[in-house]
Amino acid sequence: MTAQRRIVLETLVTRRDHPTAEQLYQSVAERLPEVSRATVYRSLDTLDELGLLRRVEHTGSAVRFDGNTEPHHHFLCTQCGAIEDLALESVQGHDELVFVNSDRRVADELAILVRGTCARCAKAG
Amino acid sequence: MTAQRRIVLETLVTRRDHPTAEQLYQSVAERLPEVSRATVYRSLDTLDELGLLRRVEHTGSAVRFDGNTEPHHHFLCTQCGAIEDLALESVQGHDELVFVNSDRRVADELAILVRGTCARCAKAG
DNA sequence: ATCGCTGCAAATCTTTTGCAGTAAG
DNA sequence: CTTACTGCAAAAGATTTGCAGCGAT
Repeated sequence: MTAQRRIVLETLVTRRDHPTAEQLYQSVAERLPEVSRATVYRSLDTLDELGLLRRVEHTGSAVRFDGNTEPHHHFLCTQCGAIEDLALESVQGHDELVFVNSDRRVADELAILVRGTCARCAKAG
Repeated sequence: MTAQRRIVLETLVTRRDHPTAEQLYQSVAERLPEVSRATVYRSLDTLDELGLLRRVEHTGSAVRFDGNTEPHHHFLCTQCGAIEDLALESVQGHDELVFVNSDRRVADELAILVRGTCARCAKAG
């Protein structure tokens, strides 16, 4: 765990907006001016393999990162692209979901993504 | 609905492997040798707006497209990246999910993504 | 001396855009 | 004629990689 990796992780955990690698690079560069994008990308890979962060499932140009390692779901605002964490209780019945497999597939995880309009956009629109 | 758009859509609907724009371009080019990538990308945008296809939520480099407009969920193989459609019944309890909103968010859709190992990879590994 | 990690720069991959030509109403 | 759509080429955006140097075993 080098200084670079530690600061990338600290920066990510502090933020709750699921930033892109580029946004993290900008934040990290404030504390570590010499850091390179390559290092941020490589750190994110390493931290992901260690299970210290998650890549958030979504469709868009840049991957979004999440420093919250507790089990939770996600809300994606289709207006502004914001991603918000959802506590498990926010999706009632999620713990009774059962994957019925007709094939030989092995299921490791059921992820729930709620798409809609975030509070800020709902107020604005 | 031009020939290009029709063939892009037909090609997508025929395939069940949730191809990328590049893969679709390759397939479309077999029937329409003059077609350009730009046209494929623009056709996919248009067809998406018309609700004739879906972009599949996932984390990866290239966006994956789905010509199945029936409601369904997805299975993502974390080994090989394959995406498979899941009939609604494959996820028992999905119809009893309730989004409990503590904020002013508006939820439009709950998507379920099952991550795991596909039959082919399970057999191989 | 070795090994892993870094910064830099270049390369690669994916997607978007400006532009001019063409087809259809 | 006007408008929408296309192909081409270039641009833009996101991510990865080759390489040389450095720091800690």
